[in-house]
Amino acid sequence: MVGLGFDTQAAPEKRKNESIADWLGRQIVSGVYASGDPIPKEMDFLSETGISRGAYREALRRLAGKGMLVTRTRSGTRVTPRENWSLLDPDVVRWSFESGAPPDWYIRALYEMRAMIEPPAAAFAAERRSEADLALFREALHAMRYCDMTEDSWHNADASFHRAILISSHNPVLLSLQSGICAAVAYTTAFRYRDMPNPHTRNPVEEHAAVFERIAARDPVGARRLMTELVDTALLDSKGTTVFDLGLPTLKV
Amino acid sequence: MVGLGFDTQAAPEKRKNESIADWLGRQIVSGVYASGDPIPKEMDFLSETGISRGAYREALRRLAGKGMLVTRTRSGTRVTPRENWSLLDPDVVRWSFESGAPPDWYIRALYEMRAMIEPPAAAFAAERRSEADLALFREALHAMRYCDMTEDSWHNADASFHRAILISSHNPVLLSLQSGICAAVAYTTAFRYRDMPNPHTRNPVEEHAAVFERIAARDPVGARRLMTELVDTALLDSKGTTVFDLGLPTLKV
DNA sequence: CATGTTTAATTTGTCCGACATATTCCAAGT
DNA sequence: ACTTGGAATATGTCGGACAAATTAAACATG
Repeated sequence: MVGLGFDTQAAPEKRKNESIADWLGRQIVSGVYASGDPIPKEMDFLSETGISRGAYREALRRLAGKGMLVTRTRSGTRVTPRENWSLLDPDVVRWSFESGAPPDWYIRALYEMRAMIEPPAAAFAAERRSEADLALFREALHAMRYCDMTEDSWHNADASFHRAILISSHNPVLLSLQSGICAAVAYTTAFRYRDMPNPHTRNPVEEHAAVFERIAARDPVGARRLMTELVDTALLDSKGTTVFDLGLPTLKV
Repeated sequence: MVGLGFDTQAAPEKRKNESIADWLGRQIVSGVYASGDPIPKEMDFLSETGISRGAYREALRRLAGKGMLVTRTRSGTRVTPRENWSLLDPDVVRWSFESGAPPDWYIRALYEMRAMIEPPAAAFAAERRSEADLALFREALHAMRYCDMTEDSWHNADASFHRAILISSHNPVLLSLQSGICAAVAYTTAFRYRDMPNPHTRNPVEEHAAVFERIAARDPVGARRLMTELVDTALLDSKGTTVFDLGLPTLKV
């Protein structure tokens, strides 16, 4: 037997069922277990790792809750096709980006989602934002202005700005996608600047500030237009680091 | 003790841990356990229902996988704020609509999501659809044309049409939102026509066919425009059955 | 009285062993 | 070829025990 590769000592602070779910989730998103494949049988996992059936089963339930696994008595537990997962689940996004370079199709799809969602979200934000919402923007913009793009704090501020857009839209479904989308924003930009620092890309804080200014002015049309430009710029910036063929779809309106 | 209200005989086909997760998920989305509330302790559930701790714990892990619960040793298991759930999760959508009338804010938010997502998805579909994709549309349109709107089959066909849009967009993230969005489409329209049949609403199959025609013609701009009209019409139709104040946000481009 | 420390109580976390249940596989039997 | 009936195998459920973590209470100390 080749061994499953689960390091039982990796995260001593977490509960075991959580660590196992984390490990197995990574294995699945990174393709070690493909769609339709059976994952380790409970007794096999027990004998390989010495961890009890119960802890392993609880881990499997966590992934079943995300729609990634189906279990059938006697035939075992299998990975479901990817369209059953929720690819914007914060854990799935994290697993995808923390297990090495995510595939291009995934980064591209995330950008397309941002291009679909963020401009109308900015329009809603312009109509519904409260004064408290505006404070979120100001704080994020301040941090973006006075941090360097090579620092983590800049990327956190960038994520906070985009989170502020979704929060200010006051759409609860959009809010529930917030953690996933912001994780996607954070990882895509961090991935871009960390692995391929391009001295020519400048701090886009002024473009962000322009969106904020239209939201503060309660101008949905302007906010939508500037947000569209912002996402398009991010897409263009990423051109050098990934093999997108960007000729295809434009979401310009 | 008032009793938890879990009927241990309700679904003999399903495994117990699944039935419990289903029941508790319903309780949570319907507000019996509000955000931050503790759910029944493991030993309490055991003494109330006679079901073992293990089965109950596995059910809790399913909901934890959806981000709806957090557990801490000694302080118990609590419901997380709604922005941590994924409100487009197929189970969450189902629970929301099967437990009586969902709140207006939820239906409204789902319509807004459709208005954001479906027009650009139709544009992508126009650029990327395959011949096999077109067959999905034709089948759905045929059923919509020859079924009555009072039948379930019509609503299934309607959902299939919208599913075809998302499939044809060939964006994997969008595809992963498919089950949730289509469930939302199905339930919002079914909810509308079943609970408030309006003799004046006619079969919108021709509007659907017009979108299909633009997708088949590889015309992203036209597909987007007609899809926008389609979603706006659905929103308008629902005006009478819910208390939306539709004056607010428009997503017209 | 305020405050930090030790002790106890409570709830979830893990483990084990046993048996139940569902499904698949296979071997007879017709 | 088809059915039927068991054997094998994997997951599902159960009960009980103990571990670990966190909170709450009791206590000591300044």
